[in-house]
Amino acid sequence: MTWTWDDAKVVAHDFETSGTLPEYALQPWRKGVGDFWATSMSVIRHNGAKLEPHGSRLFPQAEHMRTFLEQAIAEDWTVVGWNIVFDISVLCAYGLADLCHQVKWLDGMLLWRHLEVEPEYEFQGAAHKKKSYRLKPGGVERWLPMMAGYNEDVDFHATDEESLAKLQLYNDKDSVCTWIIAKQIWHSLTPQQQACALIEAQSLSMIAETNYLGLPIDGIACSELAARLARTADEKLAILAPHGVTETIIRSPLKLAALLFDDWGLPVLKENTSKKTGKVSRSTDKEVLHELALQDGRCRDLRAYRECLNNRTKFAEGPAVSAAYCGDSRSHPAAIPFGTYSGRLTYGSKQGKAGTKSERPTGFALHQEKRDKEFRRVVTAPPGYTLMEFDASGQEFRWMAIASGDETMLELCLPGEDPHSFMGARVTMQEYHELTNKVQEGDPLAKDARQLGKVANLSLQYRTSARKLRVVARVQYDIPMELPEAQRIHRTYANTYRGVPVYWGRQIALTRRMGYVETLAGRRVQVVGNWDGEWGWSMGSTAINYRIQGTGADQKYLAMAVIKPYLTRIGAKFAWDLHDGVYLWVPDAKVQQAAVDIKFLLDNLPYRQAWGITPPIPLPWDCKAASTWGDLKEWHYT
DNA sequence: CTCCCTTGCGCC
DNA sequence: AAAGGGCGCAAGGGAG
Repeated sequence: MTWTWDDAKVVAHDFETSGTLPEYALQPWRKGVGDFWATSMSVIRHNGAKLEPHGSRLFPQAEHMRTFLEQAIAEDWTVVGWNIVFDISVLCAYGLADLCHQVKWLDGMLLWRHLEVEPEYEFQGAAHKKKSYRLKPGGVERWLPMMAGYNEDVDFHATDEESLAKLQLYNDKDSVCTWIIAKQIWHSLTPQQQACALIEAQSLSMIAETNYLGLPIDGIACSELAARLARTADEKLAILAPHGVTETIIRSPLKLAALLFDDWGLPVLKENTSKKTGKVSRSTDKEVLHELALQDGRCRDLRAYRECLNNRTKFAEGPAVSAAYCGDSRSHPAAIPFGTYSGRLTYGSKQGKAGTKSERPTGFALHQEKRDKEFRRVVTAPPGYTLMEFDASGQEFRWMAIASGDETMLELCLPGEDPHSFMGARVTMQEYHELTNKVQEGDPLAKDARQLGKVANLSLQYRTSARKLRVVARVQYDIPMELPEAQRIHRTYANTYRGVPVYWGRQIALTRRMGYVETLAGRRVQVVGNWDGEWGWSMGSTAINYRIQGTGADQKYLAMAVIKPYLTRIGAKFAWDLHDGVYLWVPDAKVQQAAVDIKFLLDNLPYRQAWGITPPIPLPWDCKAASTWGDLKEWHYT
């Protein structure tokens, strides 16, 4: 990276916004029908001596914004803001997305996260207070205490001249603070952290545009799904009602426990103890219901009934309700870059205070959407576009292979190998290549063996216990595993990938010494605290996990940055993210070519140039395409 | 009614 | 003693 902070070329930018209802101020997609607008725009430049407004104004129009963006591009400015994804989505609402993709952006809030993000530990009910990265109160008090307090007495929905003048002044002060704070933080970052922040910054305009555009929701698919789930729920209830089950009971863990353990007389298999109140409750979670179902078939129906009700609200009604609320038959889950401490994106689907009247259903739980076709079909591509997904094949397995240096893992990442069959063969004591052959022939027993290997590979990478493996196998995969077998698989894993437990120990020792963990790209998280205290285990897990998961996040930002110019050229758009997968809307006529070109770009990401390392194994991406999320099919390259 | 806590659970 | 990690959302329930 050759970018350096140049006072003359960094400008700060910020909007204040409003709407026909106060909450519409945060919903730029309502601009089209006149329910949202920018009340003031701030652009702050350094003139060599001091920071001053340059293009700040009340009620800015698209032409004013265009002038600003064109100058930013022509003069190679870097535009810095605080949570600037929002401000970019405002610009998108004014029809300026194409210019936004050409501007260099930077975000002070994200720089702060790079400087000192920390995990939030929770242990038996007690939790850290979540660190805030707000500009104020927060950043200003921390970095610019002499400026603190300017935010008193501001009316964001002002209409009279005096209040509007105040608002503009406030808007400019925000920008000034952002500029000064961002500069300080920038210079506190290591060169590697700076490089990561710059790569990530290149994705901000894509994230902003998709937040503005939203996801097209198929209302009919939603109602069909809701109806199907309602039917199944009714069927289950019909079976269970004679035994005293009602919807109120199934929705209440307390009431359900009374039914199961008092009325039906079933044994209590698991208890929850609140460390805050010390209260003990009898668990009714799906592990418990799975185990109880082995002695009382009604518990299988209970589990199915509860699942139906939950899924209907969350996945059938949720997308439809938000699309109706948003008014454009699109749902607007808000993508939040660096939303997790490990760097991955998170999504928010509500605005306003949760659980209160101010709560607004702007999106749905995109990251939790069930994998079944009939659920994922509710999300479609806009007319004229095809949905394409590119996902990093075996992402965490591959980064673990690289981070640990385990030779077996590394070999299994070479072309033609199948790690799950390999582990399945070890666990079932077969020969690896015999098993892969049988798997390819479709032999069901061989497939089961591979499945077992997959469970082991996916579950045991991060210090999962044999007990937990047993539960995962039984509840999630319906494999009737007992503890001795789980222990044997657990040992087999450690003997197969000997480098992995060594990596665990090495990471913990290194992190204890340094006080932080790094991804392979050099992005950091602070890990400080008492390693022998109640959070010690979690701190160790951060040391192990962050390097893998965080590197995956870096890889995704790098992927987005690399494909961005290509997407712009063919008129494709970033749609959403699922951690190891990037979802795109590609014009129908470009799909064929994009499948080839984008895969080539992704399979050849410039890791060395970007991060200074050369991965010792290939890091391939898989491609899928369809007109809805639920119908995605593997792309066949000829 | 709001606020806060707890339980349970979806995905990667 | 034992303990994968990372999230966000729905819902119940108690306090005030």
